[in-house]
Amino acid sequence: MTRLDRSSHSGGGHAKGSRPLNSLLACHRVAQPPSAPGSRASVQDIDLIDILWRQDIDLGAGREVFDYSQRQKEQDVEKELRDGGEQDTWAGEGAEALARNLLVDGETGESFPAQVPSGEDQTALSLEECLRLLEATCPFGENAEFPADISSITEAVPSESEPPDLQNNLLSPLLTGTESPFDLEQQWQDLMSIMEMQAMEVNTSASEILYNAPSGDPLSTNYSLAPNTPINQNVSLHQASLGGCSQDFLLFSPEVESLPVASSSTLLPLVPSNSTSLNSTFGSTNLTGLFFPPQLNGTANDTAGPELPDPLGGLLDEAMLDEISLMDLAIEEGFNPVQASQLEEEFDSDSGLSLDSSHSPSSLSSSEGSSSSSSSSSSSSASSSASSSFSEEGAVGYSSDSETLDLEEAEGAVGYQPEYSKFCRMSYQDPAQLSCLPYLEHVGHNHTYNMAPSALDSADLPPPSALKKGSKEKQADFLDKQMSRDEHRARAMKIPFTNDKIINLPVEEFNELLSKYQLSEAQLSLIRDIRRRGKNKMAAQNCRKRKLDTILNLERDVEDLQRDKARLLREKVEFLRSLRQMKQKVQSLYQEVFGRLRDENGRPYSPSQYALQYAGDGSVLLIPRTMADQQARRQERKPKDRRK
DNA sequence: TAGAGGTGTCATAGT
DNA sequence: CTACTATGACACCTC
Repeated sequence: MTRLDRSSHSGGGHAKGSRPLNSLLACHRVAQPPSAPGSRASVQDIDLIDILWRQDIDLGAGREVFDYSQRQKEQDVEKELRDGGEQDTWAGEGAEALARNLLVDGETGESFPAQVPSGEDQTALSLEECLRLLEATCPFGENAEFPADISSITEAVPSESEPPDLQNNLLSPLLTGTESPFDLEQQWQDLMSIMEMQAMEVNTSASEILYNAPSGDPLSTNYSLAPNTPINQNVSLHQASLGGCSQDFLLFSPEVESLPVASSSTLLPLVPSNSTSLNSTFGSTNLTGLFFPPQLNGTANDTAGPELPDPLGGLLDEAMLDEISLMDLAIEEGFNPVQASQLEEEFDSDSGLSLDSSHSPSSLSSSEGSSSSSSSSSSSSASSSASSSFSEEGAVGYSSDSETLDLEEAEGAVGYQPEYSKFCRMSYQDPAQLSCLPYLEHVGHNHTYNMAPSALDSADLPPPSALKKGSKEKQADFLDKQMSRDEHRARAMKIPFTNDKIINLPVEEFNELLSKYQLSEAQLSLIRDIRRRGKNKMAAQNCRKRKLDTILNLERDVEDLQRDKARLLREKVEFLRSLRQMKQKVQSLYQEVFGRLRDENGRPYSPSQYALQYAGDGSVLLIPRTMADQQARRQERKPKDRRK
């Protein structure tokens, strides 16, 4: 069935006297062979799904957006982040409880100070006193060259050649071989989640931004995943869903484990890469373990069996944190690594800010899209206000809630802007507006392909007299060519009013207008067809415009969400970084305080026999290691119970 | 010449 | 029920 068939039938079928329009239309429709939508339904459905998939990918939404497990992982990451905060809070509570338990254990009623061998052994110092003591001999501040400095600590670390008993003595009693496997697993899961998030970023735009850098780029060469990760720049649904897996696999590769060490050798001594104790217990209440210097904990591996890299300490190394931040910047802002590194210098001040991304092409088109939608809404509202007499726009029901901008008011009417995005080129083309701007009328397409033969003949073929070509005739020919098919028909049928009126008049005025003229049935039928087609044409234009606006808004939403995600990830990295710095400071403090403590004979306390514990009231207690051991075990059980 | 994009139109469901 | 709108689908045009 061709369009010509429809039109010719439509034209003929309506000449049936004074039947209502709908019956005419019904006749028109029934007479047409069914378009057999069902025959293609199954194939179309499959195609539609496929198309939608591809559209989603094109819009920047990877499959992980729809992948429940992927989303679940993301939620887990966020949840763990929250839990981490709670855990830290709880650690503080636990510290207080620990301090209280020094007096009376809430569970056992045990009085711990009573177990101290002698009153002199239990040395209670206020934290202020400790700090004063330290400052007196070794003042340190925020940036002081404290023994926390890598070199000094390394020198201060008891060497591996020390007697085994001394090494064991230096171990934290709470950590020696008693590290909770649950905590370790939790840390690993947390780390996995972080890496998966990184992988998601890497598998999308970051791979193009970062890894297309020249091979000599320090970023691309230093980034721990770059040399080993099979980055798929050609993102597909399948690959997008597998990104995290590849990262997980790489996590265990020796290259990854060794890379942070190589990339930040200066920080290595502070981060015991072969220790599972320090960082994995930070979130718990094991303050004794926290206070113990890393070099002490490092010896725990003599008895702790297989060594695992410190998850957060090793992989979230300083350099790697920087690179992650840089990658986030690159992802978020579309910067190249050099630009990102420049921004990184100002990172602390604007980490919470997201730069205006309106420079990106997509954002530009997005804003244009919103403005284009607003043009229709504003014009439609204007037309509705004037609809009592004559609606210039007709019943344009579409309105957009986008911000109102007048930018496209004129452009939208023109509709053909070569520099426009592909979405915005297809713009609303209001015949009424075109009629108001006659010089723009030629813009509209003239679909005369299915014009009724009779109408075509009478309208397009000029009478022989017109062949005498004067300028007027040429102009008339030009205007003829610009006329729409229905205008040609109306002209051929000698309809005594304009198509604009036919289409845009309110129904009452329209009927009134029809009653004023003595019109044949064919004329009435054509007029009603013109009105129906004209209204449907505007409806189709609105529909298409609305569809494009929806797509643009979705694109904008995706961009916003990606920005938020990058920002949150960046903040998380910053938090982890500051957390680690705090831990290092605490470790140094512990060392200094413990090293300056003297018993009644003026001899230093043996780290194998005593440990410092931080009480909730700010005091620091020196307790025997056996007791600290019991406390730690007791405290380790509590978080497990709490988790259940 | 094939394909993409734009447009008009029809059919149909919904308001 | 009528008038109108919204939208998928299709055909055709233009580039």
